[in-house]
Amino acid sequence: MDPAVVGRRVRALREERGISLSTLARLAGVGKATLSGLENGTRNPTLETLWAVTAQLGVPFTALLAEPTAEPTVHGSAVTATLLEVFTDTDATYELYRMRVAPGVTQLSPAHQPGVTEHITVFAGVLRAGPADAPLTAPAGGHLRWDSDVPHTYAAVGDEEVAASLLLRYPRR
Amino acid sequence: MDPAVVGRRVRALREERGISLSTLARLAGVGKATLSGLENGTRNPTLETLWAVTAQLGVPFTALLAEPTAEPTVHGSAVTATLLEVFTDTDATYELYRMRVAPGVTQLSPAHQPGVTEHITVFAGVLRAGPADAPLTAPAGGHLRWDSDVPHTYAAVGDEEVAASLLLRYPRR
DNA sequence: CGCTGTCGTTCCGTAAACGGAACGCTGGGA
DNA sequence: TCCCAGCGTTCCGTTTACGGAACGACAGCG
Repeated sequence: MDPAVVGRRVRALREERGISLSTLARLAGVGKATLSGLENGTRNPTLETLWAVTAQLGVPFTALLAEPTAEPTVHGSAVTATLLEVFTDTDATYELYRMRVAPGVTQLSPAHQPGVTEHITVFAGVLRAGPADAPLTAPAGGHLRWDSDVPHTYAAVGDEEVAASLLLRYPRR
Repeated sequence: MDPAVVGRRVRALREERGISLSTLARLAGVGKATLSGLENGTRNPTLETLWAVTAQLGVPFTALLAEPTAEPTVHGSAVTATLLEVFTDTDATYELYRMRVAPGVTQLSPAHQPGVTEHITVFAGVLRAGPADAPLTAPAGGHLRWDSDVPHTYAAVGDEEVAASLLLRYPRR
C-alpha cells in the first residue's frame, strides 16, 4: 500500500469540492502540516487523522484505498465486470457493475430472459454494444439501453479501453 | 471513529483464524507491542500498521471499517445518495452514487466547480432533475446529463420514489 | 506602490507510535 | 517436581506523526 496513493485521492477529493487545504484542515480539526504531509505522501497518517479528514470530505474510508481485488468479478474475452451492488425493488432486481472493455476484441454474450434490460453509462473511451444485429455506439458521457433478450455484443471503438457502469434490470416475474 | 472498535474487529478476525497475537505480529512484520496496543485500543495505529495487519489477515481493509462508514451520505431534504465507488482516470475523477429521491419534495443543490457534469440513469419512478432554470425529465430506463456548474434540482414526479444511479464527473484541472 | 488576506509548505518542540526485550502467566512433557 | 515453550502485556529507547507558528508566493485593492 502506498501512502502516496491515498494522498493523491484526498487531494483530488478536496479539489473537487473547491476548498483549500487550510480550510479542510481547520474543518477536520487537524494541522495544516498534517494535511499537507498526508496529501503529499510524506507522512504515514494515523487512523485518527484519516478518519477526521475523510469524515469531513463525506467520503467512506474505503474510497481512499486501492483496489480491494476481492470483489466478485466476471471475466470475458473483452469485458471485465465487477459487481458493485445488488438491490431489489418492488417490481425488479438490479445488478450494478463497473465494466471495463479491452480494445481490439468483440465479446458476444447470450440472450437473457425476456424483459431483462441493460443500461450502460460510458465514463471513458467509446463503446459499441447492444443487440448483435444492431449494436449502438456511445462516447464518454453517453448512455446505452437495450432489451437483452437477444444475443448482444460489447466492443471498444478505437484503441482506448472503455470504462463504464452496467446496470442489469431483471423484472419480477 | 473509535480505535477500540477497530481493535476489537482485528482481534475477532485473528481469533477466527486461530492464530496467536505473537504469530500475527511476526507474519505482519509489526511489533507485538504494536499489535497488542492496536487490539486493545490503546494506540492510534498508522496507515502502514493497519495495512500490514489487514493484509496478513486477508481482509481487504474494508471489513474493518465498511459497516460504520457505509452509511448513506444524506444529500438533503429529498435525496438520499450512497457513494458506491470513487475512481480516478487520467483526465477526470468519478464518483458513482446510488440515489433515491423521495416524492413530494424538490431539492435544490448548489453549483459545483466549472466543468463538472452529472449523469443519471433512472431505474424506477420518474425523475425531474437538472439546472434549476431548465430541469429535464426521465422515466424509468431513461438518462439525464447536464453541466452542474449552476444550481440544480432533483424531484420525483408522481407518488413513486425514484431510484437512480448518479455519476459525478470532475475533470482534472 | 505597500497593505492585507489566503494559499501551501517548512520548521520545530512535543506527544506518541514504533519494535525489541523483558515480564509474568499458563499448559504440557519427562 | 522442574523445565520450557508459547502466550499476551508492559517497559523503554528510538523514531516519527502531531499541531502551532513562521515562511515565501501570490492576488486583490486603495
